[in-house]
Amino acid sequence: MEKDLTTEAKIKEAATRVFIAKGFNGCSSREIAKEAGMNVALVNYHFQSKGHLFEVVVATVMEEFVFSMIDVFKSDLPLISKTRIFIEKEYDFLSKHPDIPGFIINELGKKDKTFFERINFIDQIRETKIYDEVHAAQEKGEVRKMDMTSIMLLMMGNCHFPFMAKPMIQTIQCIDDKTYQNQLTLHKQYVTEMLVNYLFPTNK
Amino acid sequence: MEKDLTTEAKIKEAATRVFIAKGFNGCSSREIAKEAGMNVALVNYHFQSKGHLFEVVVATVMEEFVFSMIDVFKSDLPLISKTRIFIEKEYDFLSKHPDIPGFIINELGKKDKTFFERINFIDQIRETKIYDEVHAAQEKGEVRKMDMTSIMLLMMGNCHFPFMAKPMIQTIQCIDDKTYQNQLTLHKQYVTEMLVNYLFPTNK
DNA sequence: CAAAAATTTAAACACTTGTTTAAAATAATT
DNA sequence: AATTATTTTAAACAAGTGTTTAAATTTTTG
Repeated sequence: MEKDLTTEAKIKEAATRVFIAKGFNGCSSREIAKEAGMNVALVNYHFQSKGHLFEVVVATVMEEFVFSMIDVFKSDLPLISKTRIFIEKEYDFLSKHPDIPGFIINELGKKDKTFFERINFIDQIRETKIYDEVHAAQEKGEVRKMDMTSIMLLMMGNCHFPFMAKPMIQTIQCIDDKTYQNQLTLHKQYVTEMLVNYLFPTNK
Repeated sequence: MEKDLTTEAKIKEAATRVFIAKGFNGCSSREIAKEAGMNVALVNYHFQSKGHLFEVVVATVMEEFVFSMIDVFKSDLPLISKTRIFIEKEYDFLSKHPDIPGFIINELGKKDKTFFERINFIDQIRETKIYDEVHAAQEKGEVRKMDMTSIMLLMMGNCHFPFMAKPMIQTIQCIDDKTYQNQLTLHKQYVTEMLVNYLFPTNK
């Protein structure tokens, strides 16, 4: 699996796995070290503390998390296509990293705000000019007039929630992993249709 | 605030607050005892262990959580009204208990499945015959034909996510609590319209 | 190749964890 | 009022926590 990685990279990889699976408080430095196959002291030698290692991990995960979004925002496509591709890419990404949205929302809800602001993904999104583009389209009547917050909630909620709520829904519906995965493929289509219809009322 | 509660009730109340705010691993038995204003040993005297106390708390929270849902499902109203009232009641409940959905989804995602099954809210939902009602309406063409899992994901995702993602959205959008709360009131309207339009295509 | 720097190790540090014990205080019963 | 049962307390327990230390090892440098 992992080949010629540096010690630092190995620790970071292991920490990412463990932190995402168990949360900051749900694991110990020793568990991370063991997962990386090394001594406990190395964790604090390369990263100064468990807390700092966590910040490094979160920053990297967040970057990965917004990377595909940013990519779609920057593309030279009409908003309706961006919407479709955004959903498609989100479901792709989340199929590979289903625990990331829950991890981000949970762990960051408990940390202070300065921690959040140290990770500058806000500017990254704003730099894509997606806000201006949406606003312009709203003025032209192509996009339903609603606050950007609501648009984000609709898009992210319908993309992320199905992955976050997997254990709960699986229990309620008594379905296995395979069935749920298939259901998600269907759901992606529903979500796309629903959101496109609602956000672009003049379309079709 | 709390008046003439029994020791047991005081501990359970304090534990509920602390568990929801910090999670099972994010707090200690001593913190719960302190929050309840009592000795540590009392926690284990009245509840056998931290783990057992947690189970009791989760069971109670879950009950509260599904109570209003169940109530709507059982009511003698057309499905479209049930949908509207469901959303209304969910936003009401979540405004008062914004941390509960995140708590349930997070903490239960980490526990084993037997733990989940010990809380029998699944049967409670099934007993309302809501599944049969939806299925019948689908046969009559009143409700869009899609799996119950997707309907649940759409309903819950659009109700719960805005509360779960509050810290994240607030940071991205740079808005305070009051503004976010107002935004949620607006968002509820959008969600209602979007879901009703999508789930009941023949309507209007 | 020898000296210096960087890395890795095992052991210990002080502290917190969940839980238990046995004595003290309170309440209930006879 | 005396005895029993219940509740509460402070103290202790072993195990685990994040972190540090100082020695051993490896790598880099001159």
